[in-house]
Amino acid sequence: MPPELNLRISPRTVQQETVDKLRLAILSGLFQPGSRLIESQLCAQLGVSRPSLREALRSLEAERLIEIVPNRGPSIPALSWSEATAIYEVRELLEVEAAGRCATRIPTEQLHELEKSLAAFEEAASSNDSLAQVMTAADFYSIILANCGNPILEEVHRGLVARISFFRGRSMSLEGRAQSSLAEMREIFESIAAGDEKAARKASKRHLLKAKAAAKMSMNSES
Amino acid sequence: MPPELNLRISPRTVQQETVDKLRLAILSGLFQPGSRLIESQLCAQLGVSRPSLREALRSLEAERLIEIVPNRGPSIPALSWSEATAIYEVRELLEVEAAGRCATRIPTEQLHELEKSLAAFEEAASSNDSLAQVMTAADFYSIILANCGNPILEEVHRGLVARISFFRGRSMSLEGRAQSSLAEMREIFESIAAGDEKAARKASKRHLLKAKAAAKMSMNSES
DNA sequence: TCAACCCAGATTGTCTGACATTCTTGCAAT
DNA sequence: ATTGCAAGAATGTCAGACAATCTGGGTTGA
Repeated sequence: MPPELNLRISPRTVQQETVDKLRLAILSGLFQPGSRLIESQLCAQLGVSRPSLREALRSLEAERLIEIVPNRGPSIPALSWSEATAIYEVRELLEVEAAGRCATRIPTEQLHELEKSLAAFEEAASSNDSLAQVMTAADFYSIILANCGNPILEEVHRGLVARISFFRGRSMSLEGRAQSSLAEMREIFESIAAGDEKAARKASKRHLLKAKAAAKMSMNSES
Repeated sequence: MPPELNLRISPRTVQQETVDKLRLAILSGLFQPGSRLIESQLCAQLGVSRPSLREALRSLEAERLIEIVPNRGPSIPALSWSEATAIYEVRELLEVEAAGRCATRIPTEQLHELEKSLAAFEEAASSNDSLAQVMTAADFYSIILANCGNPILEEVHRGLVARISFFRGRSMSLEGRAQSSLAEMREIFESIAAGDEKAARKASKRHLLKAKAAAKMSMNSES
């Protein structure tokens, strides 16, 4: 038996469920940026005790999905554009690297998965469900990151993407953004499928720069 | 009064103190990798209640400084070499970028700070206090990361460096490692001082590759 | 009228105590 | 030597409590 295989069964604890539920709620945009979260309300809604909830909130705070100010409690951070820019820049660094590595090492089986997720995004792109678009696009990138050969790269990337989910949702609803996004992602896929590392990096970079520009545009037009 | 200045005074809470104390203890190597932490013991040592301690542990878990397995409780993760390699690779990505950016934008005042921290490391390098060496070297990098113009880059980097503090301590005690580290860091400093972005990237990359090699050597020789 | 002040309610920070569940460990039995 | 079991230890979770702090609205004074 390979020793690195983790056979431990982990019973899901209340705290884990709580974190997952809250994270999902936040990423789905259930809470407005800047809005405060009331412990007692969350306890009632989630059906957990205050200590358990507070542990969950500390986890989310460390993930930067919420902010906790002493004596004011937790709230959803309102990301400024400069912060979002910083995140996009680091994301670019990571994603470009991941796409490049992925091109030379992804197994064919996973390549098929990648193709499937691209198809799923194509389907979502033709609809108007921007949440589905964001989710399927995230799947596409998850597969790339999962096959770049570096789990830390994947982990850090996931954390960063989560923090800009708000912007992703808004920019995806821009007129025509989903379609051009699809074209860019297909380019990335083709490069990876061809095993062309340089092309994969280029395509990935191009995609991210456009996504960033779209996010900025959606921000300026609305805020 | 500049509106972006954060004037909120944050009273230090028990939970924050607890996190800070525990983090410092972990980074100083007070606990053996793989060893388990007992809540009741920590409560007694830190003088805090179990709920407060558990909140602190959740924060540290999210930072990946400890692991918490359900029904087994918290423990110090024993990093495998492959995980450490993955961290070093991402660190390289971030640090090289930061050094490059830093070269073109660091203010002269901060450049002096960088020089001072280099001197501090030089002092530590001539001693045998490997903990001081790790600390002063970390300061040196902190200044670079703080002046790269991207706070997210800094944040992510800090998280990663913390997780390999164990390796850093051990590799720094290798014969001659501190001295060659000093030479490499001086090279980085000179490049940044000259405003030479490309040289800064090269020097930074060289330094990190050597640090990684040293870490690997220290691992093979001992474990 | 408007600003400063102050108070009641709401909310958070923290602790104590409790109990069921699960893990660990040492001993007994096969 | 391996298995099985029981006692003790440790964790997961909750309920309740209370002080410190924040918030919003009304009152007072200029």
